[in-house]
Amino acid sequence: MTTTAGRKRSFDKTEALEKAMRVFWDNGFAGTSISDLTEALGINKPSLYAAFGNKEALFNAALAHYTQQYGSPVIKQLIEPAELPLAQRLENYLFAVVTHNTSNTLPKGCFVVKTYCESGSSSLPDDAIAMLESMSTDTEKLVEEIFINEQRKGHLSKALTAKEAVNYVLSLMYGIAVMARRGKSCEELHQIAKTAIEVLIPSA
Amino acid sequence: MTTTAGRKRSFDKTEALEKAMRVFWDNGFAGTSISDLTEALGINKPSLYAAFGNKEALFNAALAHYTQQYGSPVIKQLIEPAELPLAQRLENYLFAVVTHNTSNTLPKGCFVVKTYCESGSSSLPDDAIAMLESMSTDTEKLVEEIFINEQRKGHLSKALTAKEAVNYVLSLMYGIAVMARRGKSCEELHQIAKTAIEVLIPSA
DNA sequence: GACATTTTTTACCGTTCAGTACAAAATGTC
DNA sequence: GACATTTTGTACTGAACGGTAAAAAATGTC
Repeated sequence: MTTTAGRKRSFDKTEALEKAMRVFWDNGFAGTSISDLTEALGINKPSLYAAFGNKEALFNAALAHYTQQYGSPVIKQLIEPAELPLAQRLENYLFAVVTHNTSNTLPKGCFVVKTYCESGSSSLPDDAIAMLESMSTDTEKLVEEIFINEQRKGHLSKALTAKEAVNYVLSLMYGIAVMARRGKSCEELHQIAKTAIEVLIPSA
Repeated sequence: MTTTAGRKRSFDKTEALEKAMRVFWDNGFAGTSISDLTEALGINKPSLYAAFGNKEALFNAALAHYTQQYGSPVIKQLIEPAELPLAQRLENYLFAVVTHNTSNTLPKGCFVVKTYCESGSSSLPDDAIAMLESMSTDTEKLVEEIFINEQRKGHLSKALTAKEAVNYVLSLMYGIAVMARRGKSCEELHQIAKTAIEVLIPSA
């Protein structure tokens, strides 16, 4: 690809996407206006539309950016390092969830949970909901496979099925996100995570 | 109070409030327009404004109606009947949460959780957030007292403090609400509740 | 430097927003 | 039935909404 002529974009597209993500995360899709976005991004409306399409497309891009930038590293804690026992990885994972949800440099809570709560709304684009759902089911399947494996090895309580364990962990994560949104402290949420893990691991 | 003159209101105010609550519950505060409301309520704008003030006031009223009509009966399961063991009341409570969150005649999930997730938004009225927070802390204190009492009697695990147990149950409830919003089945959520209780009760 | 190309700026479009003025209709009081 | 009172229906307000047309400014190619 050779360089083409034309005026250069005066802003960094990825930085702009990060800023847009935070605005949507704070205010939701319906609660965010184009003016809110152009103000936060420091650009004009035609620049925003040229770079991202429209409000729906920008929201979808922000959601994808979120999962890639913030969601994936958290999930990874459940998988790696593979040599760690499941109990330790579970703790790392839930602690990473807590840390992410109570960050001082990001909006409180979880953008995905926030968007799930906004779903059902007539205003939220269908694309976003579909993306959300496919990402979630992918994660669920991944975690379920891990749990099935660990259960075979006796590292996961057999009092429940792998799928039930997934649902339990998932709802814990969602609950922590809402608690964080309510302003609960990092320490309080850590304790919730610790309490939750005790159900799953036989030894502890 | 004597009867006064004047044309009679053509709609039932409580029924209208119930309908408004459902619209807000579905679409959120920012996602609901006055036209959405007048359409759902089958009344005109001046009638709506005369009866409820404005959009913010109607939202606050809807939230109060929700907690009184739907929230309180669920919480009550944790307190009554007092002769039931805590384990049983906890199960009744969490099952009531699940049933409420998956009702076929109401929007999925929990209106309070939905509103918490919308909080932080610039559009959501401060009054609503304050009401939400005072209601929540009241409930928390109530449940904490119950837990302290039960813990003394040995009916609650001493592996955690009463406050920690409250936070755990609360986040479970929130998590179930988000799962319900995602469309998870009543049965799946029941299983989550069962799993969660096992941490709290020593005998089980 | 002429030219094609892209972004920026300004100004604007039609629509929808929350909220209201005003008159007609309906009710109870006397 | 005259009158005060309340609700209703219609029509409207200014502001904000999402989105865009068009020209100016900036860049690379030749």
